[in-house]
Amino acid sequence: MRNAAETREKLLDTAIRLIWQSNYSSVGVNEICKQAGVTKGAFYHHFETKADLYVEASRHYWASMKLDLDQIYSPSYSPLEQLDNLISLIIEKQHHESVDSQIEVVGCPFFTSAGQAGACENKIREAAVEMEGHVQKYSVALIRGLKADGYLNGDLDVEQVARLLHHFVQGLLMYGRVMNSLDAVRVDLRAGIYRLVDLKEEYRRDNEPVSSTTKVDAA
Amino acid sequence: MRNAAETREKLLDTAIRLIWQSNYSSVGVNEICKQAGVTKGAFYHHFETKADLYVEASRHYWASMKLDLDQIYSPSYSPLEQLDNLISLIIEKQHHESVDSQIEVVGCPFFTSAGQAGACENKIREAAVEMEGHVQKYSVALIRGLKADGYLNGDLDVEQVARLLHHFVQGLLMYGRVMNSLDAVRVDLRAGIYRLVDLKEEYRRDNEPVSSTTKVDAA
DNA sequence: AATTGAAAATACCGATTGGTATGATTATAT
DNA sequence: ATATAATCATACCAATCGGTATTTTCAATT
Repeated sequence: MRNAAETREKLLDTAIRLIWQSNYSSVGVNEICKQAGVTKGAFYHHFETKADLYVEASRHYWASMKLDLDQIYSPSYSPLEQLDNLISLIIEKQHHESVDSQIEVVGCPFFTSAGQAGACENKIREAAVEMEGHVQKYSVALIRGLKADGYLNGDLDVEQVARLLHHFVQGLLMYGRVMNSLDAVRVDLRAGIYRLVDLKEEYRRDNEPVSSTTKVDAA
Repeated sequence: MRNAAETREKLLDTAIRLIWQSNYSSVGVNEICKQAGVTKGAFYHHFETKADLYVEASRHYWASMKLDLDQIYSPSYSPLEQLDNLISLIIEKQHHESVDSQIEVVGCPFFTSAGQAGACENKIREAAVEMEGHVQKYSVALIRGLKADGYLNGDLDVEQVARLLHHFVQGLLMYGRVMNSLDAVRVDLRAGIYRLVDLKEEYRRDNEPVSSTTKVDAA
């Protein structure tokens, strides 16, 4: 093919996919190359080390996630709609990323990998810090909007609540992955967010009914 | 030494320590043996596979954690004191487990490892599910107590809030590890828990002042 | 004191790890 | 068309991976 950009992107995409499925340390360079249909020579032409690939992959992933976030946080939505959009996106993303796998929930591998990085693997940690910085901005804007439009009880430290949301979602997704149940995520996601931001009661919605694997028709 | 029980425990302890420092997939049997001062023959005499060691190590760790939890949840404490004890324990555990390492926060490796387990490593996932079941009981009891004694606003699904707490704490610890900052955990831990359980305002406490690494004396 | 089985040590296995060195191939600029 | 540099392929490296087979050592039972 001899298309450098294409080869590079194929490596990034494949790496992301494989790391989603397991984790940074257990997916090898050899397998990434094999699955990407690329030889090791090409790999080490584009990336100095495996860790460098990981860092670039995290940025590559963020770039695509940014598109989604800019959509759901569009000013054409009210803050409340934005919140709903966020909840939908989280669920939908998990559903989408887990295709062709027996894993229902994948979580965010860039945080979980960083959360297990040894002391020496600083590049992996820093990649997560970088992404966290991006995400935080979006969350702050959302909560600021909710607050300004009077959707929230009490007063709050906007930056802090944004962090709390992030912690909760990360933990929930990890739980969902451990339980291998997207429904487990659905059941707790909305409730947790509502309590953390302290959304006024009248604006709270129930969950969409969970999708039992075998659809039970109303008799 | 020729003391089977001692050898076994040394392997378990060492495995836990090493897995705390990095993660399941990147710590090898060889290194566990070396650090434990035991040969591979001994290892595979006591454990069939590396995964089996992991499962037993998680139970071993839970046994010690159960002692702590039974302490802090002693009926001699009011539910509010129990909550404070829990917060202290979480911080203190992180501080304790991270000695002699440049890692300030270690999180709970049994959840984070399970949160990255590939589809085939079911034993690792199930170990986390098992531990989660234990923890959940304690959290439910705590929240039930808080509710019964009128510390909480509104009504709530006790089991659900217990889960929400767990998600939040796991996510927060992961965040703390990524940021390599125990203070980051301190700052958000109490606030998040308060919001999730919706503790009445009059019972809320501020954080203890964060310990800046270089103590700044008041001029 | 002899026997026996558990505990542990040693050496080894094929497979895989991240990474490198060197050649071949190809696109592009001149 | 030819030079040149980017792109990729092949073969290889020492080290480590999880695991096994075999032998040695020790402690308890008889």
